[in-house]
Amino acid sequence: MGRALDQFRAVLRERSLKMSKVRESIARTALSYDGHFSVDELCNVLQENGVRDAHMATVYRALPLLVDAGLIQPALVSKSDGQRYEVAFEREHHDHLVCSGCGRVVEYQSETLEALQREIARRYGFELENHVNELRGRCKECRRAGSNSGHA
Amino acid sequence: MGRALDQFRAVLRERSLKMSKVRESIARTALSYDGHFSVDELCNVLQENGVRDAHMATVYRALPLLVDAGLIQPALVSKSDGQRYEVAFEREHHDHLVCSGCGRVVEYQSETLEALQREIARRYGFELENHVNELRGRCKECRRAGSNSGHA
DNA sequence: ATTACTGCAAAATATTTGCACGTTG
DNA sequence: CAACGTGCAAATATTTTGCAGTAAT
Repeated sequence: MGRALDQFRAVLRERSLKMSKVRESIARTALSYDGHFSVDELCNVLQENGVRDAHMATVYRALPLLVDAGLIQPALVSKSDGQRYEVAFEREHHDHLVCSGCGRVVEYQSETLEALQREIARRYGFELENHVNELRGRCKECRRAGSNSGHA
Repeated sequence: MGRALDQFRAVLRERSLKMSKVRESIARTALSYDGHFSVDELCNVLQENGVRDAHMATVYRALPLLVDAGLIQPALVSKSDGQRYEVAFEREHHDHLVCSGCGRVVEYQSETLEALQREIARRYGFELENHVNELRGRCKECRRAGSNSGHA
């Protein structure tokens, strides 16, 4: 956590921006998440803790900075509502497998997949910067249940 | 084009919905696209042709039907503005490679990648339904130009 | 005839921005 | 103290919805 905040501070300094109480709260709260979160959820948690914390607008302004500092990253594409984020700091890269029945999200890593993606990019003369890879399917339980709504 | 409309009609019949002039215009216009398009762009084209065509709300109502009929599919995740679509009817599946410099979009196909994704899903007990796979990088020209803005 | 479709305007949702005041370096 | 950050409200942008009249089967 300390190292993450240092990294955040470094990015801010680099751009002549300032580290404020509010920004630190936002960073800490974001980093405290285990799974992914929406802007709204993050705001609510901030409210619940010290009521005198971050407005939505402020959070929206801070999130790109946290992303640039590598503390968090955008996640979960197949959600109609707003963008979701997840902690990225000192975490291995991973992609998501989402159950279309119950919504369960499974993270997976595959070096083979990563390598293949780099190879495909290279084949087209691109230098890969990042990628979005989200698999959508039905998990075992939902298939067994057979319903359309999922087992949860 | 005829076959595509037939397929659309079939889906409509299946759900006791009707094929209207407007819906047909929307379908034809969508199918006429070579690359991808936004809802707004599609509406504008409809306007430019027979002015008496599809309102935005109507287009929004029609698009999911076109998707279900397999005529079009959602595309291009890394676009902050609205959802984009592309023709899917009688077209091989493909994914996108997007240049972060100039925005150029390259389509690619990789059976190896498809197979690997199915395999990963299977490993977690999921039956793969679909996936989002978008690679983001810098194309050769943009790297040569060295700028941040792209070569276009 | 019956049921669905369309345009319109208004609502809902998600995100951004201008501004006056407070905080940080 | 100069520059940046914050809350707030208002603006944007995108998509959805209710309704009253029109069109399709």
